[in-house]
Amino acid sequence: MADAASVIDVARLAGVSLGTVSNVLNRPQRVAPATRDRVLRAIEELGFVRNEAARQLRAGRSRTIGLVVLDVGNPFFTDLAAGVESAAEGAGLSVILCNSADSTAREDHYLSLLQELRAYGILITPVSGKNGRIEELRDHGTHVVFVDRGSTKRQCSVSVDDVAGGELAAGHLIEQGHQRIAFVGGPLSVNQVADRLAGARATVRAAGLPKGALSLIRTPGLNVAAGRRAGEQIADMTARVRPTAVFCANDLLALGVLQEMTRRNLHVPGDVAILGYDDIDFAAAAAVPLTSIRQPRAQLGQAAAELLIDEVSAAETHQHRQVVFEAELVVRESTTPRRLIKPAGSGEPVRHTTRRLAGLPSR
Amino acid sequence: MADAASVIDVARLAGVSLGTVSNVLNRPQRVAPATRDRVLRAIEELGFVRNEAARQLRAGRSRTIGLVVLDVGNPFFTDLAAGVESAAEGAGLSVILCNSADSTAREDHYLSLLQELRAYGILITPVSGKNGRIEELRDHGTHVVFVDRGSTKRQCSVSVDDVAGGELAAGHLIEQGHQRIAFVGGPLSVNQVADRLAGARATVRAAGLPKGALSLIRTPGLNVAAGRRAGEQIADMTARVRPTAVFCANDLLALGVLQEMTRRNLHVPGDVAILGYDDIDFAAAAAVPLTSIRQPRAQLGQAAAELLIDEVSAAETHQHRQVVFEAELVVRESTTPRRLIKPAGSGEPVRHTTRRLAGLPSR
DNA sequence: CGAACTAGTTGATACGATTCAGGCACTCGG
DNA sequence: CCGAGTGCCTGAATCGTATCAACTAGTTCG
Repeated sequence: MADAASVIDVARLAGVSLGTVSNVLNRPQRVAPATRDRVLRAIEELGFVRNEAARQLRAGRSRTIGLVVLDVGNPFFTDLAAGVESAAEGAGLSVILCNSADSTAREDHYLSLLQELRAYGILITPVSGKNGRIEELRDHGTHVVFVDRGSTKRQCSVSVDDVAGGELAAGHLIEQGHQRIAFVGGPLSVNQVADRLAGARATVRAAGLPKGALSLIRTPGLNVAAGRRAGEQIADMTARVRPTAVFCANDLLALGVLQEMTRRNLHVPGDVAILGYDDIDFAAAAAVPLTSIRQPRAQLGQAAAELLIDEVSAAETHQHRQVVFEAELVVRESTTPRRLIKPAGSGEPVRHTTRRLAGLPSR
Repeated sequence: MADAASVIDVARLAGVSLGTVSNVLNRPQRVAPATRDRVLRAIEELGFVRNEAARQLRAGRSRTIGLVVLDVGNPFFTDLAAGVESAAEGAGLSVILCNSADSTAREDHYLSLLQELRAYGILITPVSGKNGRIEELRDHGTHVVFVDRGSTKRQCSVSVDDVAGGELAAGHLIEQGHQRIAFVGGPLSVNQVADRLAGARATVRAAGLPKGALSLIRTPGLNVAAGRRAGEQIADMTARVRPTAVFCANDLLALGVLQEMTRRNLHVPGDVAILGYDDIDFAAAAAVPLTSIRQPRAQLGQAAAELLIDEVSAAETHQHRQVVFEAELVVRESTTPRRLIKPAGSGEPVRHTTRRLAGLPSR
């Protein structure tokens, strides 16, 4: 196959200069219609395709946003990615999705890669609290927005109030009369986990329940397998000790716990109520539909992308913002007595919305 | 922030020519140790980062593989992506994940984008049987490998024998004594769906069952919501007419059907047995663990990436290959009577492996 | 009629890394 | 002492696009 055609080939065929070809591509209104048509025909005939690498080299910056997430296997992040993508598409940008898989090494690897690509900007859910690489990137002029994680005034971030989410969850369980609640999650070095636990603790305390009312079952990760293992621990307890409700740090854990309860013939929510976090689609699809704390996943991604675009394109007027979304309680059967007859097709659950602390950026 | 340093800046600081800097980066053994150290120190001091766009422009081809899938929300594809990535990483390539979301328009959009990027190559699960754009790309010298879809001799492909998978599924259900089986899936324009149905049909016929033994419940898509709707139809039937087993075209559909069965108090597998396809992690994690047809997702991705790399790097000796993997039946409780006591922690199901038709490429 | 404008077009230049023919200094065998 | 060989380094040329000062040919206006 012949090498791809370049603007020069197009210019030659159309009998114009290469500057004119470039104008046809980028400012068509500046070119006389007759010339423009001639150039377009030449492009068609040669099958000319712009070389993005050359554009980027010239522009000094690529038109690709890097999105670095903790776990692509978690639907929460793919939904978030969809939000990022829709905002990016509107601005003519594309998205490259990177999976740090909870590993700082992989995170660093991808950050370097994105830096070499001269990424338009980076959206990242950092693995741990502090990563020097990120500071370094910013010092070198790469724009970084934190996703699903708050930040200081020095940069933009988009997050959900996890402490409030934890309060919402614990509040619901206490309302349902539970006095022995277990929090399942870990590692606690993950901010989201720690915050949700903190919110739950505060609410239990505020409700005047005894100290031991909220126990903690640590997990090594936030996936289904870890949930199953936590479920085994719970099922092994005698009924007198066993928590009557479990609040899981995310839905994957909750699904794991649920599976183990069913396997051991423990009724959900009769013997153990289960409450998850994220409200991924699979939560509603579980055989006992999961009560969960919904995060506005797609909006989170969209808002993050918009902040980044503002930061890059309106560099001078840009003010760093910390957007905080509010979580929402979605009640389903895993925490409420089962209604036996329901109107067919009503997948829609009761929702308890809290006040919103902060909305989307106005535009 | 100052502009990023270039090789020229590094060369100046280290007191060498820019050719030497390039050699340090790409063929370090050709540079005298003392010089090399001096250059490395200069790189360090300036915080020099290679500009990938410039490298690509020079090389005429990028080092990014495009992976275009039908649905990032389906764990089947994220697992497949993980396989692609692991193979790509080994070759120093990165992966950009594109979601065509079953839309030809989006597919075309991403193909154009990847062409502008001068992608190293493209791995794609095509939306429909024929897409002229793909032919066009290949004619323009872009290497394309089909994933999860067979192809003719003219190009490489990696797929799973879906007809055999359908046979495996129907065979298992017939063995369990089922005489009224429903196939849930659609649209039939999707090759995977049509093949699985064809395999099931052939097996039902071969078993000498009456014509109506296999009914067809069409769905508009392959997601959980569509499965729920199919489940409603099934639950609405009288017990005399209702199929005693359902074979779903993928696990998302199966999860939807399962949810609806449970909501309507139909016992799985007592009233209706359910068999899915793909064996995604959520299948094992369902409250009634799903029997499913396992596809070697990660291997599929890995093999596809390896074929692509061979095609590009060994252009002259390369022979197009059509690798076909064999599916595997994974039996769980959704099709078998429940054992009440199981050894704790035994998530491992019984596996019925069929003969392998074809393995991985030898290297 | 000439100055002042406009619309349309030109072509040299820059972006940053890589490559490669060539050059320099030195060693070794004959 | 010469020619060949080797190790190390140089710097001009190149990839394809975008930009912009400069130019041409018309048009308008005083």
